Amino acid sequence: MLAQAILEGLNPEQRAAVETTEGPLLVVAGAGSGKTRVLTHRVAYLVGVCGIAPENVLAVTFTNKAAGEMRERVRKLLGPDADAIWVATFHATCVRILRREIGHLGRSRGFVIYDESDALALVKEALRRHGMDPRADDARRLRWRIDQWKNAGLLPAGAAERAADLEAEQAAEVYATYQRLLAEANALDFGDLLLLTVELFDRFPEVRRHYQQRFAYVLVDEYQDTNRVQYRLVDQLAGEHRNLCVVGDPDQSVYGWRGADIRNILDFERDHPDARVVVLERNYRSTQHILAGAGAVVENNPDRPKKTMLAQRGEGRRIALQEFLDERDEAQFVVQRILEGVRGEGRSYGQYAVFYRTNAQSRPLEEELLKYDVPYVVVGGVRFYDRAEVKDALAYLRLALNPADGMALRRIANRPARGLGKATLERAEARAAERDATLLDGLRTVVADATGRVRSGGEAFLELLDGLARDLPGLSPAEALTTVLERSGYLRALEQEGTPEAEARVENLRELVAGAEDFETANAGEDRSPLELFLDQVALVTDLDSSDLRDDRISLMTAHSAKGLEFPFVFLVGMEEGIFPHQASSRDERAVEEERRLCYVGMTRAMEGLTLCWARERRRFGTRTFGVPSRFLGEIPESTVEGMRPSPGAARRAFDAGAGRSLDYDYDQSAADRAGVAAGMRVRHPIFGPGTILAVTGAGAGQKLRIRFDRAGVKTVLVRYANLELG
DNA sequence: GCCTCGGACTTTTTT
DNA sequence: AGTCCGAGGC
Repeated sequence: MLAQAILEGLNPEQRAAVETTEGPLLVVAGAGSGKTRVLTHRVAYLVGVCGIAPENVLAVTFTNKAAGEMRERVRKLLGPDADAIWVATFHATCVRILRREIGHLGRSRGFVIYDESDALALVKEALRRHGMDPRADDARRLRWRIDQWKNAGLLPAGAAERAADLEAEQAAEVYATYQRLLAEANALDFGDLLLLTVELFDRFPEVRRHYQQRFAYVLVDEYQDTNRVQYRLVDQLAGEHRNLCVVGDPDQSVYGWRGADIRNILDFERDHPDARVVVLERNYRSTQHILAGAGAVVENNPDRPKKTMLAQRGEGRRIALQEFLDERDEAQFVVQRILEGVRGEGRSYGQYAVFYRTNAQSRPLEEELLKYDVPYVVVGGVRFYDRAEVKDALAYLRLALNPADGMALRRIANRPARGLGKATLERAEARAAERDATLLDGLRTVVADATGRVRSGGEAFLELLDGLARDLPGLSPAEALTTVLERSGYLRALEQEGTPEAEARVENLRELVAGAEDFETANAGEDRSPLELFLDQVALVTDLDSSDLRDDRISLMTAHSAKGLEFPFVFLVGMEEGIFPHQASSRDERAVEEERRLCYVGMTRAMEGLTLCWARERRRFGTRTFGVPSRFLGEIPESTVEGMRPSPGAARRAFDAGAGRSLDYDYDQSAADRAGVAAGMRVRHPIFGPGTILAVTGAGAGQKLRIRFDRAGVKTVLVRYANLELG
């Protein structure tokens, strides 16, 4: 009965993927092939038909949204039984394990999770401790490097071991300091959540065995996006029962920059010689032209395991390619088209989505949408929880639960202003360092020794903190927030400001409290308090997860954010060399391949209508730059495209012949066109040698190029004098 | 300690 | 064109 309900409506391959419960299984699930369906039905089948206890099943996803959706759908199939199944992101899974087990590693269970800005600030601090200049630029680069190390599974010792030169050795030393500072603050960054869990399982086999036995069935979604640490974690968790089902699509691997290793999925059969493989090639989402066009693009990647998606829907309309003068022109067209569809064809706004390569590209679209009063939502971008006032409020909560959290203390010591400025904090810092104590303890001694404003303001502040530490732990998240905002005088200070900005902040804080009220506290079997759970969730959640893609709004998002979603009508804007593929990727062939997969991901989100747009001119960094059509446009077969299209290899020929000519456009040639240069192109300078054009600015005699030279770094040169050779 | 100004830098993509 | 950060003045 239940078995029938669960297997009904699955095609033979999907059914095989659901019914093959024992042993390692790789499900190669092409775009739109019903991957989520397979995952949810498989979980339901395990519990509802095979009789596996819900707590013995672990399903790991990448986004909270995917986890939430999966839980929801499993619940529909299974009912309340579903609640005992662990369905969570990698990070949430690790937090849950670490909150229980981190004591084995000599760390406290009350750790906080540092976000990116906390982590960056801590890297700066680490640089300072090494007597190095904590320039924002260097700090960011090092932060990135540390993250890569963590993704690769390397602790400081491992990083030092592999250091090839003095510079890398130094970096590894700062990494070690960074880790020490994190430990002192009783904090973990994102990478630590995974890395420390793997370390825990490595060093404590009995702990590992406990979880291995518990999770008799492990499922992993988006396996093509796993990095080294995640690979090891999965390996550890599924190590005993080996009932491991991974689902993914090599063609949709788009997180290599974040340490994801596409080989994890490509080598699955090698790693598990007894693995069964199921390939889902039937696409239920897109019409034929769209699918064929997208497929042709991704086929340009070499070494790609052959996979051909079969459209199950009709031919549909062709892919539209559109050229524009600039980004405003482009935005106008997109909005007009959507308005026509809504007013003329009776469609809803929610049927439309616009994708772009970088978040900054949402701007002109938003302006145009606002002009016509069209409802829209920007997915991703600035997170709600990243707003200053929200972070301040949360910092109070964090500090109340974890007095060692130096970053939280630094954040709120003087917010609202109470006379505890930079100098006082520096003194506190010094005291803390010399007595090996927390920043808060350092501050206590400074305040005790002080007179005047620091003394009075400091004492009031310390009393406030002690009171919060005493009273908050028992409260609900919403009560705790309200208490903080009142007792600290934070809300009062904002209200007294009376500016529109301050009002907006007050509004955001209200929203935060309202969100906390809605926070689900159904946490049976959890050993975290509701407040702790709330803070964990806030640290791990993204806007992408909470944004409701409602039917009455257009969705704007990056191509990355679009992964896993589908829309009847999709616009991909900014299809220009240097933007998509992004200039940072255009030098490295592997990176271009990833961009190509990203393009494939974007295109395959479309069900019925797909329009790709490029603009000849675009404002970037506040100046106008000129562009040529993306190479990906030239890779879409003629037969799947309607109307105007740039000829294949337009970028190349524009380069050779002077841009514009070969494209046969009636367009007033700009200086950049005459020079035949555009962002993304390769040039040779008589002195600096070969390089890549980053941007073209200005016009006429004053026209300049910003070029990243392979050997000489980034320089700005005047076209008139530079004597550049192309190629 | 606080504020204002100027300059550098930004835009990859995110759990 | 914005934003962020540091220096310098009050």
